[in-house]
Amino acid sequence: MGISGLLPVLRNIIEPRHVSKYAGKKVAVDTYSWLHKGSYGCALELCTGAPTDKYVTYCLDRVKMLLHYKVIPVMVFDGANLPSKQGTEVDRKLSRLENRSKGIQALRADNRSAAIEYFQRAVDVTPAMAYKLIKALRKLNVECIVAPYEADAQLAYLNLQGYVSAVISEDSDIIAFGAKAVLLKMDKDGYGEDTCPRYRQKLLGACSTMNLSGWEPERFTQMCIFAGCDYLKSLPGMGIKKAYAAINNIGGQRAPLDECFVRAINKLRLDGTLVPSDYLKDFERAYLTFQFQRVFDPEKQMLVTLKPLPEVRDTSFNHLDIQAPLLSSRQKHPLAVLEAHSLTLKLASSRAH
DNA sequence: TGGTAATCTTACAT
DNA sequence: TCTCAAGATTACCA
Repeated sequence: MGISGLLPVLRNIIEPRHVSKYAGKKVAVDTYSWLHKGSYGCALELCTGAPTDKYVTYCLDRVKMLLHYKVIPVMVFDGANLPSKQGTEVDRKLSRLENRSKGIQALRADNRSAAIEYFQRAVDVTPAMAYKLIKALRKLNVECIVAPYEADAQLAYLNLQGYVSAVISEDSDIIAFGAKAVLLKMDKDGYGEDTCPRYRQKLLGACSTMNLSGWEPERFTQMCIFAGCDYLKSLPGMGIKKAYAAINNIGGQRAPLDECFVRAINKLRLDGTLVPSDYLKDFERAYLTFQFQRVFDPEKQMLVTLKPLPEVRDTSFNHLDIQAPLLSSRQKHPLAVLEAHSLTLKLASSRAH
């Protein structure tokens, strides 16, 4: 889903770019999107259980294209699901099952083209498929990294640490996570859209309605959450523009739930926006997920957080005792919030290797 | 009219 | 043992 309305707003500052710009450098790939695209060409086989490796071939062709241009791919895979996202996945799973059974019916009625159409709506990328690709990639000596949780956070970390020069992705979430150089919508020939050229600075001149000059990255992330993201549905009537306006009126504080932020929420409520009672708590959890999600550091060979954790005594979090009862005094450390909603690290760790 | 919400089309590859 | 759709177009609302 990504961030609602973000890419159209950024369109003015996105430039066409060929991947050969990164020749001689490492580039991280959001592999799921490639697997997903590659699945469409073999939807019938995947849904009927017939053997196929077309999706592997699809991904390998793209990897070979990168290698042709001397770009060194680092293939990143999703790991465990974040429990906070499980709500929507149930609906999607039901929809896929429904389309699959319709496809089987069409197949029995000898309507092959209709069956394929249904199956294309039913295809699902499974960990088994990802593993099959990983084995093929290892034969080519291509580096693979399985994220503890979401690939987006992992990709952003690799980019922020300088482990890779850019990220190839289809998802605007990667920008909210803070990645510095992103090549969006790259086609099979290596052409894509680059958000690298100092998008925050250029945005101020490119778009008269949104001026992000002087914005801390944290505030940009907050705007993205406000506009509606995978972790938190936006308030009714709230889109990217109103999110910008709401955040822009807040002072330059870094903390998600400082007094200024709470005041902005209260103002929205006074203006007639329906703000659920636990919106602040949910907003904070979304913010912490963007900032401190667990990722794997390939150099240290250990799990770390995307951004360094603030000190427990950081005064910017002190107000949480009052504004967000979610945090008990024993759980004041931001990470405690995430851990409470996460699967066991044991699982994440075993998947990272 | 601007902005948001809902709906439709494409994706792959031959 | 089986992971995420996204962009463009149109419709609706204050």
